[in-house]
Amino acid sequence: MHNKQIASMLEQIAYMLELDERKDRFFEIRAYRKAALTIGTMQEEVEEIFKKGGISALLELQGVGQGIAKSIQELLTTGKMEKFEDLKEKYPIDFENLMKIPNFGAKRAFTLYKELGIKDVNSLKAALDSHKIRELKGFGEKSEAELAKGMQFMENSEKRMPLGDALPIAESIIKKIRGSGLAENVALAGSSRRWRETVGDLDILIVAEENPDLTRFLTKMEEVESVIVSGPTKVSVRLTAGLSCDFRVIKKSSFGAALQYFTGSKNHGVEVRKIAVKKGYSLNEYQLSGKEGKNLASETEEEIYNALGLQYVEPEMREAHGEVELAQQGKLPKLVERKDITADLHLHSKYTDGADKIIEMATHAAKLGYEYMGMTDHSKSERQARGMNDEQFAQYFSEIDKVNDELEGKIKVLKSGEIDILKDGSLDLLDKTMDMMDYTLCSIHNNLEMPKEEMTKRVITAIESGYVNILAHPTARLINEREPIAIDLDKVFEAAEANNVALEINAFPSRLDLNDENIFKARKYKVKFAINTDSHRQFHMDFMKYGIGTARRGWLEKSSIINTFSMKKFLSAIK
DNA sequence: GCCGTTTTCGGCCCGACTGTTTTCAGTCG
Repeated sequence: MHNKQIASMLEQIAYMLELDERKDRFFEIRAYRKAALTIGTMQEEVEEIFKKGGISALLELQGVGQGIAKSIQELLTTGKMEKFEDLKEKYPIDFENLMKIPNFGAKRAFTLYKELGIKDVNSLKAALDSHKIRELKGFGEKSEAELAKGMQFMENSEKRMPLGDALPIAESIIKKIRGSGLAENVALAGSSRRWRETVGDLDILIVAEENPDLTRFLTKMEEVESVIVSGPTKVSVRLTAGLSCDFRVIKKSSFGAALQYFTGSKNHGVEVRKIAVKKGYSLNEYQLSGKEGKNLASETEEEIYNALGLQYVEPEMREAHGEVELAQQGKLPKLVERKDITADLHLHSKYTDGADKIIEMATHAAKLGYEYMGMTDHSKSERQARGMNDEQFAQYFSEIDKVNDELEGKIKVLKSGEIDILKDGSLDLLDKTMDMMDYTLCSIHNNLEMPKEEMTKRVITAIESGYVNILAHPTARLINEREPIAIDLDKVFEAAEANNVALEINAFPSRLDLNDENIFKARKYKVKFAINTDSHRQFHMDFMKYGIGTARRGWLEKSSIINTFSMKKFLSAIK
């Protein structure tokens, strides 16, 4: 069972507990949500952790104590969780899907169930179509329309899975195939190799001799829900996780050609094959063929691109956005890489809504090889995160001083904060507090529904205050959960350039904000970027790779990213 | 239900906004 499924059950328990007659269960509900967040964002499979270390290993997970650990053990050993089943009997409602609708919670769902027998998305749709909902007490025309709009959004975002969910699944499948001894090499292709933010299906290439044992192995993996096609060189399955996966079995001699072909994108492939045709060659998933069908290149992608007179094109750039022409001219940008990153500048600790201490975050960041990092706990407007006031920030900074002493130079922790940009564009802390920071990181968290013009003005007012160094998650979107705010990004980019404000590329997998497209647009301006993880747990810092992938999709080079700078250069660059 | 340099019990999470109301319930961050 995958983490997402376990997390979803815990989340559903939280929703059902909200319906309990007892009103004193806030903290129990919160506990379930906390555990769900830990498990839902972990890359290592909880099932593996349990297999290796039993219940005591489960207890190590943040937010998992005796009760939840026992429930997970029960689930992994028997396939059922009693607490979940009991609640489900009482509330036979498809919370898993219904709760994906924005502004629709457990209580209104339960009312709809009691009054109209609505249990799932389909029955909700029918009730919306017949306008029954507006008749109910507590509902009206507006809430009915809002609900219909929300459902539309949910349906549109349903089809593709966020990369942050799909990639760990792909990686665990690839590991299994490697471990089977049936394959010489296994590689990820498709849009996940291009680091697209959402994934329609997984494409996995397997270098091996055709072998019925391999085909059997692929169709019998526990991740597989059903088999769509199954032959010696192609196996296609539906995964229990809710997406499909295509496997291709290929010869080692065709590895490069197959990887180039199945990585896509479709349009990039079309452009590359056009060049082949112009030269009198042809390119398919087996090889690049010359005039008499002679094999010119096939084993590696580099050989193929080079044989066509092209520079090697990084997978993230293969979107037919002009990269083929640049590759012909030898003018491709040198994209930023993970090893270029010197710091993570958006991190939370226990001081607000993070789970770890500053020293723990710092120790982990040092392990990742960073030279410096910045602690950015929330400002006071973020009540739910226990955001800090000016006085508390002063204390926070003296704690950071202490931590720096303890670290003995292993890594330097910079003082900062994630400061709310309020409704009128003012910032949530006093100037004197922000003056104590090494840099500031500012962002929008509430009043997300403002009209475009007003929102643009709000953000630009903040930018022009002179107190913003990094504008964090500029559009506030959540993949498949929340639309981006209405804002004129061109004007924001312009103001950011004029005021030396860096734009964040938030690497948290559900955010990826700015996204690839907006980064690509922002390149027109002489604006700097910062790739940050927005970590609330030590292990969230490993999400950096998603930010790097997104930045690379926006064609960014090291030179425009401030957290590739040495600390000295960073501090002078933000002045 | 979790957690602990406040350590095995007693804290932990509260204000803004929306739509429906006429004083509040639900949802969100």
